[in-house]
Amino acid sequence: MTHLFRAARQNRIFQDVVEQIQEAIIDGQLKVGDRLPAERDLKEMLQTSRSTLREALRVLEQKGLIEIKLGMGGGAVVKTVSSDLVAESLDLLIRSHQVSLRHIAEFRERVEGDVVVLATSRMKASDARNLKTLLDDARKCVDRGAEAVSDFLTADKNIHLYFAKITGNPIYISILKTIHENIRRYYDEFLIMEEPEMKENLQDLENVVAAMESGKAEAAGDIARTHVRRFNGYMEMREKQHQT
Amino acid sequence: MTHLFRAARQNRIFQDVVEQIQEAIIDGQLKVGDRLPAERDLKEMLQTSRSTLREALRVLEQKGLIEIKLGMGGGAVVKTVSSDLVAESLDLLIRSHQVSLRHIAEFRERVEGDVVVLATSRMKASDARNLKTLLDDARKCVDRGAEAVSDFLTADKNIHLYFAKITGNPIYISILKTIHENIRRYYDEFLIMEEPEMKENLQDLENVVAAMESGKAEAAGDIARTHVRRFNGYMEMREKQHQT
DNA sequence: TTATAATAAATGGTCTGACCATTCCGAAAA
DNA sequence: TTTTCGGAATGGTCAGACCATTTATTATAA
Repeated sequence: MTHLFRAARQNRIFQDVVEQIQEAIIDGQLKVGDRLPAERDLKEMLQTSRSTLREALRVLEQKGLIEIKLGMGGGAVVKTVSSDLVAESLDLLIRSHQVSLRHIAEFRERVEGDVVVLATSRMKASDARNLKTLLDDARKCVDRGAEAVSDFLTADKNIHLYFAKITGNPIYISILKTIHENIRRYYDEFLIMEEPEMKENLQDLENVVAAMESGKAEAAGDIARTHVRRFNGYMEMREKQHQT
Repeated sequence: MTHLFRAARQNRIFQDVVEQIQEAIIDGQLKVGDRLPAERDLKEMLQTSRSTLREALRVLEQKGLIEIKLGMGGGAVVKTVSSDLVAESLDLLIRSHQVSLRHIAEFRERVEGDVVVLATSRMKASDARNLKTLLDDARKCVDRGAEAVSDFLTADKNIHLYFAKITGNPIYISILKTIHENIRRYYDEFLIMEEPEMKENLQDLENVVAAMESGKAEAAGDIARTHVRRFNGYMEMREKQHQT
């Protein structure tokens, strides 16, 4: 640990500290779960002041690279980088009106189609079984009627995320996770969904899985795209009603 | 339930400051270009210390919400929220998840296809003209032969990014930007490209643009996908040669 | 002996006040 | 008029102190 860091330089010292620690994490010199030295020790290694070091730690924390805990035995611990930061920054874009719901919808429609096409060629028997289970969960929600809309949406999300998981491509996994995290909070405001819509959506998902099982990748993708487009339609309808 | 509440860490004052300023920006009370009071004044308003305030400013700066300039007449200025942060966090994800080149390639192939399909339906006459210019740039590189490979790659990238721009969807713009930023660093190591390959790629791009101009969206998308797949092929070939 | 309470120690969070570095602007000098 | 220089505003850094939280240890009581 002693030789991990060199003395800080540059105009903005805290930035240099950020870079050093970030590189150490990305290069694997610091692994997930590793604990950084206490601030009072770290500032000595870096030959800087505690406040400067703390500004650097704030940046690293915001980047999602470390997590800081209080009290004895606490300190900065290297975190697993997750898609949370992507989700948060996307959320910022949305809320500052740089990205509209329509942009997300348009993107999602195509990505979900691509994911399903890819997943079809990589689906294993165990995946088919797991999808059956997830479909059952969704069906139970539909049976419970309109009061279970929220649970149905969660089930729907889980199915979509499972498609991404089947692809085995972490990019698709984190992007789909990000999308679903961000659209979820608009459901209450913009989404109309009663029993007929739930049934319609469930049918879509069953059709997608059926097509995937019989290896019809493009067909499955088309159904998935239609499914998402219909879903987006519910939101847009509500949006228009809102404007009148 | 997960989305209803956030962690209640009231004990961190700087976080409260971050939230206050962030809300002011998102709500429009602080507009782009507005300058925040000097740290020594702001700390009085917020009834906090300068170091705590500065930690909050570091977070806001990292979030891309403000920009801080030095010297007299400097200070924190509210910035336009851009997709840069999404790109940066995606970049972090890619680099720390150790996403393989193949994952990126697979994702890119489909995204570029989607982008071209979308762009076809939204292309204006001015876009067609600009694409011609960009194609000309690429053609000049090809004429200069193998020594201009690096410039050709830049021209190629500019064309792809322009496709994203035509879609008008900031998500596609930032994602494509991120991908191209990230694959560029593999070029030197893995890419084989001589004059024949450059010509082949240029021909691809010309075919894509031609199909776009005649409104054949799906055809254009297919060509784009093939183009990217061929490109990835060059890299994989080299990767295999490396392993032997 | 065991359970509980008090205590100590480690660590992050906050505060104060000082000084340094950069930038801009205006006044003085050429 | 142009150049130079100095002062003022502002962010960047520093040192040292104290507070708050958490954990481990020890003392005390059941």
